[in-house]
Amino acid sequence: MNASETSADPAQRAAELRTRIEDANYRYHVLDDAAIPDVEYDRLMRELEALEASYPELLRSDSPTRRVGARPAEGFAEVRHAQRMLSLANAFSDAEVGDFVQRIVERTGNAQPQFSVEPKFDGLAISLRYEHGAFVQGATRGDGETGEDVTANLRTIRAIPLRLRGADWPAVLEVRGEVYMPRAAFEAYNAKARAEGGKVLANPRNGAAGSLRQLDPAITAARPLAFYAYAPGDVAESELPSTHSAFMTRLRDWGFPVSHLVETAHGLDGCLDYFRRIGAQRDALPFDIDGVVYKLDDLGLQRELGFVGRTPRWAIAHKFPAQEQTTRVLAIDINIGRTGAATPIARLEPVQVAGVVVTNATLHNADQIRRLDVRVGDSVIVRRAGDVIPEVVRVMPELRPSESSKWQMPTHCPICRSELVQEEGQVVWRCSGELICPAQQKESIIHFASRRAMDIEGLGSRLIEDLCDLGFVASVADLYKLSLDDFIEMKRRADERDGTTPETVKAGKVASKWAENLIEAIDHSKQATLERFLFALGIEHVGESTAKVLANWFGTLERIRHMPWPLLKLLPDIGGEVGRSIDHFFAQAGNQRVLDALLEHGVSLKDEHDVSAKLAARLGIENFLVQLEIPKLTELRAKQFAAVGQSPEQLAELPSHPLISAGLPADTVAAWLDWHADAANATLYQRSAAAWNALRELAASVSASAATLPLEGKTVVLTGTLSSMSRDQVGAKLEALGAKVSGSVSKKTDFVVAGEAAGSKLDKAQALGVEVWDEARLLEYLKGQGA
DNA sequence: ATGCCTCGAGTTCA
DNA sequence: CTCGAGGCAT
Repeated sequence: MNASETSADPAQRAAELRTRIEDANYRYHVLDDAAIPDVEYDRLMRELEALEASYPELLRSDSPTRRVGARPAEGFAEVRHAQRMLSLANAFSDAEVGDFVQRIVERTGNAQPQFSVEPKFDGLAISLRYEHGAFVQGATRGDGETGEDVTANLRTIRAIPLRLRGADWPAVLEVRGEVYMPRAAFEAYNAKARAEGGKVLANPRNGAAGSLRQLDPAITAARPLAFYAYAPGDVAESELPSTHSAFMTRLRDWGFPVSHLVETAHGLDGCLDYFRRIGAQRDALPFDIDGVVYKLDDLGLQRELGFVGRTPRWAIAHKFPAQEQTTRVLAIDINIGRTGAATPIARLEPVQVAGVVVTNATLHNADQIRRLDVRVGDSVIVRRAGDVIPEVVRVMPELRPSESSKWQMPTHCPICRSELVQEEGQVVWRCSGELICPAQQKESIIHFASRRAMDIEGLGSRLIEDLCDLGFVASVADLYKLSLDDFIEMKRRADERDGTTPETVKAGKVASKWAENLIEAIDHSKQATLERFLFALGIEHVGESTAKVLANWFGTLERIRHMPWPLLKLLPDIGGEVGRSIDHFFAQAGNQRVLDALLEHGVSLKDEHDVSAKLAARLGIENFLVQLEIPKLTELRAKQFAAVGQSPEQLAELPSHPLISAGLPADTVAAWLDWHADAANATLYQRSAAAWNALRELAASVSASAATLPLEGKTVVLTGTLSSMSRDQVGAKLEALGAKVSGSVSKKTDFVVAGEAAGSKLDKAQALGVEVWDEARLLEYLKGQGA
């Protein structure tokens, strides 16, 4: 230590050191100035620490040495934001930005509105609260209303001032901004972690988010995080200047880092020009961005324009197109799905695309490959569609190796060697092995056990694969035969096969606990709802929605499994194709045996019910099913055939046919009679008798229709993440009120419930002018309905 | 026949 | 999330 620097008074010296350290932070983070060298900075810190250690009375909570504090006892406390944290609407094209600007021009009457424009940082949004110039609390966005208190972690970020500079700040100041990890720091951190065998971070954004959620601030302190401020939070209106850009200047004066890329722009042209300039620099920037943000500069006008749902009308994020990368196709494999669909998959040389390493990309189908002319060995451009699923955009033919040949769909299933066939007029190729193909068996069992079907916890794809490969199960019914010992034996053999250390033998207790849990989960799944069970069966074309239709309209498994397709076809959303597929499934003796076995092993449906009056009306039961018994129908068929010859087409022409006058579509009647004419359907015809009789009996006791529900006839779409309930739970509640919950937005949608991080569906709703409810509105409504 | 609107199925990665 | 295709109104 240099004697000339050493002040005689320790208190004075401590203050001096703090000022120098804070200045160094300010100059480095806010002014982008070459600050003092690291060694010098470290020396100052050590000196201050030593001083504070010898004179504890000098300690202050806002000292730079106190950035790393104690860890919170458990988890993070919740923080209610004094002012809601916004999320922005997204624009992906110039036209969408044009619409946005146009709306503002119309509402404000200003032809060239001024915008404050800035890069959109790819990090984590946070809110910082200062009282009397001191940093008191910081929180994540959370759902916008309530976030997590990460004050201790934020204190460790040197770019965040612990005390404001100057003196003209408001008594209470909340500032919004983005915590991010600079690319260089991210690389350096990972290089070090790799060298030391530590955990590497996936990408700068995950790095920032993960670091802030560390319970131990010491860990956060070791992560190279930075911060940019970009908006006011809870600040008295009287304390704000008249424009956003003026506020940004003030933030910088108070000691907050504000990006130097922030500018003002005029009108649409100014915004788009800024977008292109930033786009051109994007790769050269020291941090990741995913677009730019335009904010109407006049704060008074901002207040006037207000919000639509949870997004402001006065700001929008203009996103860059999904990031693209080039890589090489190592191989094109075929994957066999649950229904036998053969999907080609490109195995790629690992490449970073928009932050994650991509090694596989779907090629969808043979047509797609032909269109793109993808060949093994090709260099291709890969992008993440909607920033999630990787896809091959195009081939770079100039980089194609000299001897390459067009890719051809294999003729046989890679798993069971059965022939691959393409149905007339369809794009997909399918493995013809059906029930004997191990790939299809596995996939259908995986589907059966999956969360949205029978929800057997712990029974995932890995485990099912082993169970199948080692011969413990071949059908879903076998799952219910498995014993504790089976699981342990299976695990032992799997370990043996893989040559892995049989940890489970060492720890026999662990293995048996694991197996017990599985048995328990399988047992638990025996109590299923009819709709989930039907969905779990994996009938082609029968997804969750169609399963629900079947369950609601027919009410019992017994009826459904014996229902002939002309009757299935009468239900909404079930046409010829789907009806035939259901019929085909139940017509196969193997499937009926599996069903019987499942029931025998104790699978039972807890919500079987009698069909509603609606069903009776739909089927016209009173009109004709009651009157027409099966022998009568046969007799009728014979008569009609005799009357009009053998052609069902001609039969369909007859408007006077009793079935037609009973309200059935003519082609249904024709199909029904035609179906009966086929001797191969005789067995099914016999079985269907049970269903007919049940329906007929029911028709006799049809009562008045149920009271109408508040949301009857309304179509609702859910999107984004809701904080208080899962989307499924919300869906169930809305359905209980009579609403139909659909997956896609259209003009017919009555309203969209948008949670946090809502994506394209919200955009579409806004584009179509569909009503949008935020979570608060939804909860209020549900409360009002007593749900 | 045509053009929505939906649903089903397949897929990626941490 | 996206694509293909079934259902249904026009």
